[in-house]
Order: sequence, then C-alpha cells, then structure tokens
Amino acid sequence: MQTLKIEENVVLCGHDRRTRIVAVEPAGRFVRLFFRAAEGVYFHDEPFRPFILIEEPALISGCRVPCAIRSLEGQGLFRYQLQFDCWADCISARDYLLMHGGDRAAERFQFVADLAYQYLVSTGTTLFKGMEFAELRCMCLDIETYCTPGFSFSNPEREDDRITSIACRDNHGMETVLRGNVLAEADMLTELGRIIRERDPDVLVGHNIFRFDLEYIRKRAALNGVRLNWGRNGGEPHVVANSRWNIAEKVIDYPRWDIYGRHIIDTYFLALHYDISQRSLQSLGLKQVAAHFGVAAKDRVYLAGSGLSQQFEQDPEMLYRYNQDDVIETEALFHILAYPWFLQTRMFPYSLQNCPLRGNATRINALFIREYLRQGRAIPARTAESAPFEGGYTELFCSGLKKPVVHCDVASLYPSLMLAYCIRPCRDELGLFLPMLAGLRSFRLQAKQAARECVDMGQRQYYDALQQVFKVLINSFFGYLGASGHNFSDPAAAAEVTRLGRVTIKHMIELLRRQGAEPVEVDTDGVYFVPPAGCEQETQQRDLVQAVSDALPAGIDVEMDGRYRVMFAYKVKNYALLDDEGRILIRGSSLKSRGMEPYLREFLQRGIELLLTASGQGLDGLYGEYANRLRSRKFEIAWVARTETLKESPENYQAKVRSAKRNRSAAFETALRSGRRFRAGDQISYYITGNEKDVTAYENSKEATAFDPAHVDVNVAYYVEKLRLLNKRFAPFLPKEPTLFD
DNA sequence: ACCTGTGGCTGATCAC
DNA sequence: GTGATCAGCCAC
Repeated sequence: MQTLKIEENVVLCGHDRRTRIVAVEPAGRFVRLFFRAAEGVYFHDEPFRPFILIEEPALISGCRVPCAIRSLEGQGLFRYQLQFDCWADCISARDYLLMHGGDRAAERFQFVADLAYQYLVSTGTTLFKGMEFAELRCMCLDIETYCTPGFSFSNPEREDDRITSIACRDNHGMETVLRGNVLAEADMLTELGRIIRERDPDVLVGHNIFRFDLEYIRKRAALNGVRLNWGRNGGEPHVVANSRWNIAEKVIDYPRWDIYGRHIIDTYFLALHYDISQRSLQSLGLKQVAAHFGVAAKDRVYLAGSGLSQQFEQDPEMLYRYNQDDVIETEALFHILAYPWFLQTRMFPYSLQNCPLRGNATRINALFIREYLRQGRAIPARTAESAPFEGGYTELFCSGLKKPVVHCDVASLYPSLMLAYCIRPCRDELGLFLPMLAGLRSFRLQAKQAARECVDMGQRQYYDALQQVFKVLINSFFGYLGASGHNFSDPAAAAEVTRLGRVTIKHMIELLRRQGAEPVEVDTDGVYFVPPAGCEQETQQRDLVQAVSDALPAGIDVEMDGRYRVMFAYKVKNYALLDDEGRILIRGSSLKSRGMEPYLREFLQRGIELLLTASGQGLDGLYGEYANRLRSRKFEIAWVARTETLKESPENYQAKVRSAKRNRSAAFETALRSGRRFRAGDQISYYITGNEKDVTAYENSKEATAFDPAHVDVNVAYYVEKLRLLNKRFAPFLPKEPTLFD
C-alpha cells in the first residue's frame, strides 16, 4: 500500500514540519508555543512579528509605531507587509490606518485579528502535526442547575437558582461528578478549577458550552467570589466578543470564549455542521444527537428537563447519574464529530477552536495567503461584491409515478470542469488553484483506496475521515471561486463553470434520449430517467450510462448512482423513491421539511409510502385517521407544534417590524410573549389556539412548553384544514376516480 | 468582526 | 381574491 504523503504538500499543510504543538498564545513580545510530550505539556517562547498587508507604505508614514516593511513581488494590490514588534503595536497601527485611510480605509489594508492565525500563516506551522487524535487531551464538562419553581428556565442571577451538579470526564480515565448536596456551590467551582489544572486538558468540550455552561459558571463564580483560574497561565475564561456564526442559511449568536492555552469545542456547533451537510438529525439536543450516532450512554437515565430541580431535591443521586451520562455522550460525540476538525487543524493555519467557526472559503483563502507570503508575493485585493450569476440547470420533465427509474450523475461536476477546462481564478499569479485541486483529488483517491485496503480498524477510520475531509474541501473550491470578499476568488470564472455545467448536463440528457431513455427530473449534475424498454437489467443500465459517459469529454465521467422500482416525481428538487430493498427515500423541502408540524410530516410520509407501494390506495382512510385523531384531541402537543429556528434576535425582529422591513411572524411573537431572552439561533416550539380555521397565526400562537392539558385550547379546525390542504396535493397523482359522468 | 455558491418550494403576511 | 415579498428549509 502506498503511503499518503500529504504533509509533503507545503501548500496544503504548510512549510514548517514542527510537531506536537497544541496551542499558540500571546506572551508579551513573544508567542508561547505549548507542546504535548509524553510526560505532559511544556512550552517555549518565540519571537513573533505580527503583520498587516498594505497597498503602499505612505499610508502608515505618519504613524509612530515602529515597523519593518517587507516588499512583495507581483501585481496584487497588497504589495507590502508591515511587520511589528508586538501585537499591541500591530493593533495601534491598524487603528491608525482605519482613522487616516479616508472613506475606503478598510479596503486599503488587510489585517486578521487572530494571533494564532498570524503566527501559523507566517511560519507555515500548524497545530497537532505528528500527533494522534487520541493523544490530544480533552475534558468534557456539563452542569445541571436548579430552577426556582414557577420558572421554566434556570437563571444564574436569580437568588435561589444555582449549580446542582458538575460532571467532568477526560479521555485518560478521569471521571467525576461534583455533588451539589455535598459541596457548597463555591466549593464545587473551586474543585472544578483544581481538576482542570491537574488534568491539564488541551480541549474543553461541552454540548452548548458556549451559550450555556460557561456563562452560567462565570456568573455563579462571580457571585460566590471564586476565581476561575483555568488557563495555562492561570487566567480566567473570558468572553472575547459577542460573535455571530453563519453556517448555510443559519445564524447563531454566541459569546466567543477564550481560555489561555486551551481550545473550547462546543459539540452543539459540530452537530450543526454535520446536520448542514447530512440533514439527518431530528434535533440538535445532546440526547437525540447521541442516539443518532448510536452512542447513547448505556442504561441512560432520562429525566425531563422541567423535573431536574425536583429531582435534585428528592433523589439527587439520580440527577448525578443523568449528568454523568451527559458527559459520556458528549465525549462520544466529540470523538466522532471533532476528528475531521483535528485533521484539518493539521493543514490550515487555525486553532482547533477556530477552525470549525471559519467558513470553507475563508480556510481555503488562508492556504493561498500562507503560500503567497512564503514566496514573497503580493496579495490581490478582496473580490468586490459581484452581480449574481446563473447556477445549475434544473427541470422536471414529467410529474407523477414513474417506474422503473435510474439515476446517473457526473462525478464531482464542478471540480471536474475546472480541471478539464483549466478554469482558475484570474489573479492567482502563482497558479496554485488547479494544482491544489488536483492534489486534493489525488489524495482523496489514495485515501479511499487505503481505507478499502486497511485491515486495522483505527487506520481505516483515519483514511475514511481523511477522504471525507478532502471531499468537502474539493467541493468548496467552486464556492470559493464564486464568493466575494476573498483575495483570490473570481465570480466570473465561477459563472463560466456553471455555464459549462449546464452545457454538460443538457448534452447528457440529449444522449440519454438518443438511447431511448425518458428523462424525468434533472438537477445540476444528475438525471433521473426511465430506461428504454429492454433495458431492465442492472448490467444493461450500466452499459447505457457508460455509453453516455464515453460520449462526453475526457475528465467528465458519468456514473450510475442508483436504480429504483418507483419514483414519485412531485416538483423540481422534490421527489420520493422506492428502492429494490423496499426502502423509501424522500427529497425536497415540500415533502420532508422540519419546519412542518410532526403530524403533517408523518401523514405525508405515510401517504407517500401508499403512493409508491399501492398507487395511493388507502389514502382516504389515512386522511380520516389523522383528522379523527385531531378532532379527538388525543395527542401530545409536540405532534402539532411547529418548531422554528430564530434567525435573528427578537429585538432585531421588532426593529424590522417597526420599520416595515418584515412581516410579523408567529415564532418571534411567541418568543417575545414568553418573557425569556432568545438569541439568534435559538429554537422555539409553538402551537395555534382559537376556534376558527383561518385565525392569524402570530396573534394566536402559544409556546408548546406552556401547554396545559387542562385547557384544551389547541385550534383543531386550523390543524384539520392544514391536513386537508396537504391531502389535496396527492389528488393529481391518484388514478382517476369513476365519476357520475363516466 | 464576520462572510462558499445558485435554484426552488411553501406558508405567512400584507398591499392592492 | 390575487400577487408580491419574505423567511425558512432544502437539493445540489
């Protein structure tokens, strides 16, 4: 087996081979590097010159801060690298440039306010080289809190509320629950600090640790007069900034915490990352995510969130077990979800904590900057906001039930087009883009091959995770090209890639038609089609797809991706499939959105099953069953409640409503009425009250947690109407009913 | 102080 | 009622 020599690729992995660095932190005029050795962690300090990239030295000429100027070669806008003696000088110079650069000051220089990034970029070092994931010491942390009766959430500022239990566990055998009925809260916090310093973890892990545990602990520590000396310099965990994390269409507001010498990883964020690409999680709660990955704690204790306080008073040992189960699951999730980030931290100039918080394009941009600076080359200006460009070709040729159906697609369409037609960013003078892409693709193939050949399970997992990481990066190259605000992106080149994509897929459809196939649905890089008569065998279908592939240009390969007994083609990007094993696959937001109330989602799923397996026979009965259940009011409130993610804070929403920038919405109105503080990224479940089917939702919504089974205020008419409308969607696809006129 | 892209469907709300 | 617009979620 050929070994993967990815670390020899200086563009992808940096040009410095130093190993076992686990943290980079400021230390006056130096940086302090922390190394993990067999006997523990040691550090040494190194001189460090933080930098600002700039158009011309004249911009800084009036600034008294001492700096060296390094000239960079090439046509890029930023032709000079200012180098400072220390971080504070660098910040002063940045402020000077902002003050004296005129209207477009921010465009005339480039500064990244991340010390570790700057050090790693300018030295070509990365963290964790030469280390196994298991050597990284991580400690999971979870607290339980007491909530004064009458309130639905614990508040650290309320007098009687407090921490009742702290569970921690590291990956080297330490496991403890600090008990709130034995220790005073102050002693719990002091003991927690002692454990952290003694175990000296590189990573502190928690589920929702950013938005809950750290905040709560800090407030209770302040009230109790306990100093949280958790850092490797004895410093306290502190909020650097209130930050905002954008991932896909989601926005999350969170306080960015820092602990000197350690990384903080929130498995909630990692789960969200996973869900954005897989869309398979029911919820992002610890228990649901753990169940999804099959790592729920053995004999897990389940306690309802609202009952934790009573549990503490009546039988605290049960609460401690529950708390302990939480950290067991958090650790299991960390091992699954953080591994790809550990691998990426060995490549990109970011800390483990920051790597998942940066977007794909930002991380790719950092690779360019690192290599350009190493070669002493000027950096182009960040791409301006570009006009929107056309994307992939989509079309539904016919709707309804089709059988049988084959799916074929072009293997990684956009990367293949960029490589086959040499499409690259115009300002990449060193020509890094395509070799990087080709390198990643070759490494991915090698990693996949290695994973297949591996006998050792650990090795196989390593190669498998590695190839997944490469896959994500490869696919991000197109996104990078089309993005604005990065130094080497080029939206015009991205538009050319999508244009070639449309040409390619249309050519493919034409070739399929010539073979007698009937295309049903096409989306960007793949086609569902009914094979021609006499092409029922899998081998025949493979041959057909191969013929199409052979007729396309070299480097553009079409693969058979799946074959199905029946397809329900509803609309573009919305369809359902029945495969040979009888499994049903549902795609598209109109057929399986999580924004849909559970009873509707369930009804739709069962309806689609009837459609695919029995041409829709039994749908009337199904409708009756659901309507009756609604009318009987015999259901949990969650069955009809809608759960939405708030994309902004309620205050922000109110401001927009006031200035008529947006309409009112039930989710926000419910959040505002709750009296609780909601942040962007929080979820809320609500149901509709009243008696009329067409009530205004935002005036008649109630939070699901406030549901009192005693008053039955659920608006059944409203929910039956929604069911009726959903049921009507099936009508066009059912066999024609005989009517009086027939 | 932060940011990968476009295309499409649905429901809620609001102006007309 | 109808159409426009926005927000949310999803496919690729």
